[in-house]
Amino acid sequence: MQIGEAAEATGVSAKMIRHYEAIGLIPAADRRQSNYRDYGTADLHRLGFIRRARDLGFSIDEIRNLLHLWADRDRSSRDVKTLALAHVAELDAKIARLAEMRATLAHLAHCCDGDDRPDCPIIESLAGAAPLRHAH
Amino acid sequence: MQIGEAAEATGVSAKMIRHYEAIGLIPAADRRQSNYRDYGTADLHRLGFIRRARDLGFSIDEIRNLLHLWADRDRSSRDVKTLALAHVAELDAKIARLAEMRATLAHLAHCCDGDDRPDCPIIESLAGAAPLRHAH
DNA sequence: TATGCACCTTCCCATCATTGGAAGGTCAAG
DNA sequence: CTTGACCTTCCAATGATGGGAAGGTGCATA
Repeated sequence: MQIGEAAEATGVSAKMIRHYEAIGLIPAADRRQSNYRDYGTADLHRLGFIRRARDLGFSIDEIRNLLHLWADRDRSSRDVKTLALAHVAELDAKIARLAEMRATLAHLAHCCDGDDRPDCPIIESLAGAAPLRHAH
Repeated sequence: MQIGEAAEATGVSAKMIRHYEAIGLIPAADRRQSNYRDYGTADLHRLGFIRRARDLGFSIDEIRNLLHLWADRDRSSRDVKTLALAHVAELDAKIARLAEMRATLAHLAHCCDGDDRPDCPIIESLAGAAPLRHAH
């Protein structure tokens, strides 16, 4: 199976497959005589694993760890859970930051008439006329 | 006021102030004889505006628009509100994506015993044994 | 067989906002 | 006059991905 088919099958673009190989996330693919990369079912499995991990927002380094844990039949589920919960915490932190921005901005927008007149609490707040505040 | 003091006063790093100048977000600063950049209160104001906008997650291009709107005394508050609400929508989209990742992963972690045994639904899910699913 | 087309290869560059660092100039205090 | 803190410009890296150029490969069809 050449790289385009592998990309199609796994949802990882050919570009990214080559990239993952370049950074050592996946082993160098076998090559045909033509120098084309050649993928087997084990490779597809690994790429699918990576795609699903990326869909969950894991970074490349976290995925590297997950791949090691996957390959290690003797790992404890505790190790995996620890990694997963750490990532949940990262996600929570990101969500909290975005939610705070969202709340502040929505509050400002709510206070803005949004009509033809120039007076606008959003701009005023950005201009520093008053501290950024939002309802808690 | 030289760049370090301006950075200190506005919470925008000296690196970023130079960068904002390079990309035309702010006008080129005045120079002293020493070729050091020299900032006045209007500049500090603008940098503070930019920092607050960035704290709300606005992109550089959005900030460029906001600066124009700020400078335009005849703008309608509608224009500002439109921009702000568009950004609220972007934030909501990001939050929704992260929240879905979070829910899926938290569900998997919840189903994982996290003990010494190797059996782990998190890894199994990533490995594609079962479709990623989470409680709605 | 030749030609065309779809695919592959490597390599370089761009994104976005930010940081780091090197090499060198300026300024004030000791 | 030296030291150290500041400034200058320029180049490079981050993380994950995409775009594209220049050239090789494989297969079907005129």
